[in-house]
Amino acid sequence: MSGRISLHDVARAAGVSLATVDRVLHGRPGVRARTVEQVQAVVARLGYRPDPAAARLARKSRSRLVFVLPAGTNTFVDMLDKQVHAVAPWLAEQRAAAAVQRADVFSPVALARHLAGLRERCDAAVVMGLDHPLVRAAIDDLVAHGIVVVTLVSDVPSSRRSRFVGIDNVTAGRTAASLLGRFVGARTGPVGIVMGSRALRDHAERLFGFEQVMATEHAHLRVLAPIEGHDLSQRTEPLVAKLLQREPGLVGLYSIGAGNRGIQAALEKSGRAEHIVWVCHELTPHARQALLTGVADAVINQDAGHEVRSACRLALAALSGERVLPDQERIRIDIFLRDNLP
Amino acid sequence: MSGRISLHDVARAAGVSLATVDRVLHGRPGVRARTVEQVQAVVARLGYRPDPAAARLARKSRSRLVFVLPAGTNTFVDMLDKQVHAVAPWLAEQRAAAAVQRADVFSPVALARHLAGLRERCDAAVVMGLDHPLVRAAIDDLVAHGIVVVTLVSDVPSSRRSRFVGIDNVTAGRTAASLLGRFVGARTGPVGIVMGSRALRDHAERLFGFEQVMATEHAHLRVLAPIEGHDLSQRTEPLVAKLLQREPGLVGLYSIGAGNRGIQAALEKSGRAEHIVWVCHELTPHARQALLTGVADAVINQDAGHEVRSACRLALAALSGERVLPDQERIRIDIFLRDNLP
DNA sequence: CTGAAAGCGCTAACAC
DNA sequence: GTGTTAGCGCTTTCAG
Repeated sequence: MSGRISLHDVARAAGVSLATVDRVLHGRPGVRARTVEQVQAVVARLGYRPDPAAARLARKSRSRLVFVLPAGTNTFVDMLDKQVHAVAPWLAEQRAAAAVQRADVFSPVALARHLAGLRERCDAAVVMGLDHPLVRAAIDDLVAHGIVVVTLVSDVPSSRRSRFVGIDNVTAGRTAASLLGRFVGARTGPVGIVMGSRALRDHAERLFGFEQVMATEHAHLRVLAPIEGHDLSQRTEPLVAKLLQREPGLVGLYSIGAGNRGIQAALEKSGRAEHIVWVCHELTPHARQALLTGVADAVINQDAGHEVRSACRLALAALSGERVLPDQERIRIDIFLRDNLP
Repeated sequence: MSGRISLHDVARAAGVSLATVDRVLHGRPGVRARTVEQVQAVVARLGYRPDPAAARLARKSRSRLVFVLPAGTNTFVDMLDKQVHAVAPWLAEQRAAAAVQRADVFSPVALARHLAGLRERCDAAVVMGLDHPLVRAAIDDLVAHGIVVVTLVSDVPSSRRSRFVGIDNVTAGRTAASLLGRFVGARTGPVGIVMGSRALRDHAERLFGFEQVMATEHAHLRVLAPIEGHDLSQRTEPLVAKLLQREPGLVGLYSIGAGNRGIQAALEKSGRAEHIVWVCHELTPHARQALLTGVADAVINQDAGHEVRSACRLALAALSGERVLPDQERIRIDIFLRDNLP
């Protein structure tokens, strides 16, 4: 009986020892090319799948994961940071440990250098950063050194990273436009956009999706050129204040990135918060408050906890050749209104 | 070193053998009451946590899970059914197996009898059914016989079930009202409601949440008395057709349960689909189609895959005393508009 | 009532 | 290059 095929079965069928099969499976050196092929053939033929629990139990060393997150005072990033610490007990059970490092993500040079420093210091890196040739090269270099790289929140698609964990940002932008347009309703007027930077891939993608839907479905609303506030409240507040002054008929505002506290302040000080449909991202405590008071009309969210756990699972799976359930790892776009706050 | 405490450590500290500790941990008979207490004290003092991987590896027998789902032609239920089959490989790795049984969930007597038949035939039952004293008693009886019971989609809160897996249905109803109200915008007129049955707890809760928000936030819209269509398209279609005839000024429609194909047909045949904001539940292929063509304006969804996987994890965790991450098991309310369809 | 001992399927050190 | 072997932490017989 026993539908399951074990390492033992493979070893016997291939006429080699357990250790040799193990070496082949892990791509470790010290096996003749011919033997490698033979073993691989048997593995394929028998449909062997390693038992993750047994592997975990036998493994002595812990896998080291490093999360590289943006430095600075971004509430959402702090939430990610906290979630990394929160999974620690679970990771320990999986013979793994995670550390968080903060790096200047807005500078390609600094980020690339930071990544280079990770070589030999970890088994997997989870990186939230900008899509730039230097960064891409740094990621590819890590991968070439056998380090598993997972991108988080903002992808670097042309790199050799093994996975991306985050929402579909084009769709997120489309969703924002859809809600904003429908909430504005029959009124008409200009719509503003505030973003961190066009260099951030997630922001650029959201912008793209947003403009797409606005143009096709809410063409009567004039979309203004985006304002770039570098995700900092101190910078977004005066910019939005100026925008409000310049556009007295503003009916909607989409904030693509962070710096929402500044935007909220500007809206409130203008006394026009009620008449402007404001859609923003990430359900931070402030965004939640803004939703409750009616200043914000919808918040589009990605669940930091799910993202961190998913990144860990994917990194560990890549390290151990475990199976992943793609459905389970898809990060969904959450829409929050005042009435469905969790 | 070794921060982790093993069974071995507990056994030594308590001055007994591995087997005895194991018996105590699993509440198996054949241990003197005094010994039980001593061991439990040591377990508590040392903060011992069993290693789930090791347990899994050593276990010979498989845990049997049974899903009890409503009989009939409900697309969402079919999706749950499919998902149960989809987790089979994963369950096998966890030394478990799941079977699906369909029962007449609308009849308390039939459902209770069905549940009674599960005794001795499984280790855990995942039940989607109605909240009724008979059903509650049947669940409590299973629990008394050492079977883990998890409720799915619709809860039976006063029973001794170990967990509920599903969305917060009051919040779901509130969300529906919020979207419907905002989408209707400045227009005014009556709003209809179609539900399966008031006896279904999830439906009753959604209705409650919906009426709550409509009354407080969209008081200018008159909410009509709910129509009960027993979740069957054949029954909902004529009922909705009649409603449309009776209420020529209808501006919104909330369908709380299933039977959406009938509702869609009635809306389309009336030629007024464009002017009526329709919000429904569960992203089935038809609902998706309705969203794309604009007949439906929003779909509130619970992810069948997540629910099934969560139910499995919770049932297995309850069986083996494993830790659960509550955040990970919270089923979220998904909002789908045409522009964020996955 | 309690304990000793044989694995579960894999990894990793060490021997050949 | 390849094989042998000793565990990982738990469950489960089978003896006492």
